[in-house]
Amino acid sequence: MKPMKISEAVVRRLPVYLQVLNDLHMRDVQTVSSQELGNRLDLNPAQIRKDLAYFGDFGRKGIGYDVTYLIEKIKQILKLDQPLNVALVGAGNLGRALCNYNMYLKDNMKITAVFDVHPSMIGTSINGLTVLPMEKLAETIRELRIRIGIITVPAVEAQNVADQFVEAGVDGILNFAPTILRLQDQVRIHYANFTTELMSLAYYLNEEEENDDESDLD
Amino acid sequence: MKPMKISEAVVRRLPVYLQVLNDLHMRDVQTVSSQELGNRLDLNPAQIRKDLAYFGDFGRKGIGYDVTYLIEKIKQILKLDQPLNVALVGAGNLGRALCNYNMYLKDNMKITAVFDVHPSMIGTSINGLTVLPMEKLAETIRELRIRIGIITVPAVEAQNVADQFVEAGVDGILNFAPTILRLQDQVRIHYANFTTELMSLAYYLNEEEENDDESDLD
DNA sequence: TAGATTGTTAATCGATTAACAATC
DNA sequence: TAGATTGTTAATCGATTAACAATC
Repeated sequence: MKPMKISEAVVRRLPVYLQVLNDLHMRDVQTVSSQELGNRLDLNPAQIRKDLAYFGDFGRKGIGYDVTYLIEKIKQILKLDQPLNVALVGAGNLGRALCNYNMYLKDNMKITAVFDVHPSMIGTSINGLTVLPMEKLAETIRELRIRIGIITVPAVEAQNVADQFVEAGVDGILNFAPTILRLQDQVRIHYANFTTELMSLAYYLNEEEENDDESDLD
Repeated sequence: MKPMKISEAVVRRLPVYLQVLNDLHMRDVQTVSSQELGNRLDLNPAQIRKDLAYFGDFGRKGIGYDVTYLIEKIKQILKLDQPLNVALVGAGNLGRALCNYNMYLKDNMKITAVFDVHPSMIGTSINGLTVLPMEKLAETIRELRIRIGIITVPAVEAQNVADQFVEAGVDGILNFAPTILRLQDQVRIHYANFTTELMSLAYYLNEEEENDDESDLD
């Protein structure tokens, strides 16, 4: 393995490639070219070839990429060929939705523990998992070798939960709360914020509206 | 207004700035420097100044940025100073979670209509909204001047829902389903995919694991 | 004033795209 | 073979960062 530093942009595209490849696989497509992948994803074929070439020679000149093989390879790169246990704190609406999403996570990723602070929540069952009290967090994370923590609590509690996750030895956090977390650098944080996403989408819409403004008909 | 093209990276950072600024505002902080914002967000201060300067001279030399004023300005840029109506299709777990999230959306963005295909869902109430049948989609979107559609249906139905949204005149889509949509270019699509996010996070975790393996230096 | 900090230009860095030899 | 398509190098494009005059 070359010790090359892969840019974040490349890493973020890999799961998207996987998504399309899984779709092609379902349709019994055997082989796909970078051209075809580029069409589907609105990406430059050269970029796709380059992204993949960082990790190995997965294609065949004159032929393209074998769909099944490439799926396997990308899964290896993302280490989805081994189980990845995930914990979630915050069994509210969003938390429960993500737990039930588990079906999609056939890729060895699995939410294996759910926690909440509210006594009324504790002991209830979500998609086969029993909601545990926060006191059990550290212990459970160690026992189940959980490596990623998902935060679906209100903004004010997010930092506190993140600290507890780090303390318990998690090394990645996916934060759905609208808060910027302050943590040691060695813990990787990804943000998944609905509001942020909508806001940037709104920016583009409203550019269009400026065109409409003049023709005020009623 | 200069007709300058703003890069997507810049636009995506604006809501994040807003998030920090709102937090500072809550804490009664009057003024903030690009330095301070950079600290909080792990961004280069020059980048923040440059981002903001695309849209106007919001700061004061020697002083910094007035928090309240900058919040107002960024909201204007994102056009959050006017109401933005949003529709959601798919009143499952995730859809309901997002509807209830509405509290966070004090920024003039609001889910104002919810739809579902399942007869058992139709007529039920979510956060004050009555779930409507798909037949009502086009009509409702026009009447309420809805500009953004959120998709929270299973993967296989996503393309169909997207087509209906576009047909009804929506000009932006936020897709939570794990599917790449094919639409006309004039409609802007953002993806918010839980699984994709987890996968890219997983990539980085596992790099760390490889580092732990070898404790030898030369 | 003196120190701080912006807005902006110039320098650097990195990512995307084009082009093409290798080869299936 | 002839056409197709990769992997990769070189060219281009764009984004980030450094530096500093302007000025509060």
